[in-house]
Amino acid sequence: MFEKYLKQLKEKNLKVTPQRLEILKYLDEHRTHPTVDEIYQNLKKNNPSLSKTTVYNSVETLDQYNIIQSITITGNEIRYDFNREMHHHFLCKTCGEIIDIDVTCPMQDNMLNCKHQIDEVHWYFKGICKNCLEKER
Amino acid sequence: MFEKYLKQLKEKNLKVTPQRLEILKYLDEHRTHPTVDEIYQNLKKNNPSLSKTTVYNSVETLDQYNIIQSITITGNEIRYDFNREMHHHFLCKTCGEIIDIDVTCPMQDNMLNCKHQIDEVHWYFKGICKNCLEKER
DNA sequence: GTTCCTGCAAAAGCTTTGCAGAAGA
DNA sequence: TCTTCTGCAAAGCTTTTGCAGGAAC
Repeated sequence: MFEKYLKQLKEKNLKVTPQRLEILKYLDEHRTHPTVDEIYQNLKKNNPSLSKTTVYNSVETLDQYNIIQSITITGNEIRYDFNREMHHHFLCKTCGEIIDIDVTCPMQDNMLNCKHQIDEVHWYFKGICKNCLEKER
Repeated sequence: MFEKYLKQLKEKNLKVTPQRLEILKYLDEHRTHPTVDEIYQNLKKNNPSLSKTTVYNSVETLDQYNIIQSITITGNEIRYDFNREMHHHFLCKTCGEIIDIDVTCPMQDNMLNCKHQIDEVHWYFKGICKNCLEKER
């Protein structure tokens, strides 16, 4: 049940704790880009002693080690996403939902030659999602 | 002196106020992606009665009308940029600086066909900037 | 004159910090 | 045993809200 997450933690030499396993499982099973508070409120149900600080600490570490990724598209909160294949995010300015977008682009020479060491690439798209567009009509 | 900004406001049918003109001028002359507080602290010097709420209100409006753009790369604060020409941003995780990156990519068919109305495209790159890379050596 | 904007004060919300005790390896 | 992690309480910051007065047109 937790083997997959356990393996990811061990690969990065991170200590395996029940809290980290639960957070990873939650993010893996809820691809809704939850905030720290959403993760916390849900995991607290089965583990009342869980602290929000632990959720903050854990997602920060998991993000640093590229097991999950942080999404800052909205600006006033950080959302998290279980990391997987290259995909990007679309924010609907009408309903606020964050939708996954699958789109790739070959890395350009002028970017590779910019001399900075690029570790992460995030693409954010903003606009109106197809559901909200339909409702407008 | 302010003609350029005055024109931008009038084009969008926004009221022309001294505060908005000063904010636009500040962002135009300081391409360092400042936060609301940085804008506020600097403009307050010549206009002590300026309110931070006004800066918040103004940048929100200017962003809505696409006169400036908001940058949410860091997650725990919103930064603003006068430049709306296609360019993107690189966050150095070592020194925290946000650097402009010029890189283009042809829009892909699968993105154009995704049925959502895409109004904005933001690319965020994260890593270590060339200055910090040199210091590491 | 009407509409929109500014500024103040207060509140709300997300995140960080410091530290003692607990748990993992 | 040593190191790292968790959880609590408090504080720190950024942002939002409500509203009265004022400025723009």
